[in-house]
Amino acid sequence: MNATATALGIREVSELTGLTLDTLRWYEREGLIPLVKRSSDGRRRYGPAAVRFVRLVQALRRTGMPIAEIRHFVMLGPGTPEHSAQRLRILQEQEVRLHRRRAELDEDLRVMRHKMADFRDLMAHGRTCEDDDLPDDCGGPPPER
Amino acid sequence: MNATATALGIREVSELTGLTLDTLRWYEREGLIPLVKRSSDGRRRYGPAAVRFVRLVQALRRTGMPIAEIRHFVMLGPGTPEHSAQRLRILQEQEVRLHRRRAELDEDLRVMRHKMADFRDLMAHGRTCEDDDLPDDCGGPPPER
DNA sequence: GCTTGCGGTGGAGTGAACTCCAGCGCCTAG
DNA sequence: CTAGGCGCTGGAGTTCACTCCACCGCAAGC
Repeated sequence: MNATATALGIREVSELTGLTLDTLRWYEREGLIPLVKRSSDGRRRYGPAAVRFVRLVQALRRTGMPIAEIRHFVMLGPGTPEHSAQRLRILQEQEVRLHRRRAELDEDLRVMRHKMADFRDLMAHGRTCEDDDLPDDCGGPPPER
Repeated sequence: MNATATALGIREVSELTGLTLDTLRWYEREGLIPLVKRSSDGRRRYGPAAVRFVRLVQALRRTGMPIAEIRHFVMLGPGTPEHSAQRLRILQEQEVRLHRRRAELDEDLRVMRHKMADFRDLMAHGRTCEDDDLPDDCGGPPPER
């Protein structure tokens, strides 16, 4: 029942999330992380809710939401039901973006695997680079065009 | 059966990949895309191999490889078997990074879904879990109301 | 006491990746 | 012929998200 017992210092949150101390402080200044309390001597204390909030912000950032939008999301606050509905909508949109990003990632994986197969082939046999029928060369230092 | 038939202009490549005209030109200047030919009047022509190369570069970028590293990769060229081996190694490392990123994405999805559930709950009942009206702690026993 | 370490603040600085632009040429349509 | 459209170039400018810094205070250890 004790807040102090479960509250973390900024360093701990940093280690927990991988965000740097500077970034955590900067996010807070930018209004991305409310809920952070201060100890008597002015140091930040992150309770469970604050830590969860940091993680949410991190999730939004990593899925490509810009700072300004996150701020907007945060500013809506826990106020009215409409605000909650709007926040929910924003998260849903972000989830869509996340799925798109994952699809991209899968496509990128496909492309990279294809290229890797090319290299294996190239190393096994002396086959030309990668083209099926082109007079193109494949990469390499600019031979002075 | 000729390059002209299958070669694309910069605009087409732009539309195909989603990269802007400026970005394509800039990538080329930075040495990320060799293989691009020029038509008689100096315009860029992207043959199939060049287009594939653009896609590869895009895959590397999207999976977080910085420009400088991509350039290094490209500069290795199709030369010796060791170079091919090194290129292959780089791609393998990038594949690892891609998988890590995807794991992050999945974690982010989990976090966002959790938060969305909170909002739905908040809208259904008046129960708030994550916001600043709470003294702290919401991980423990649900506050009956 | 002093010093060491962690943390806080405001503001300046950085690096990466584009993005924009002025001025030019080529080609085609009218 | 002129006008419009696309593309080229080199270089400057912008954006974003941090990151660094100097300087301050508190608290503990020696």
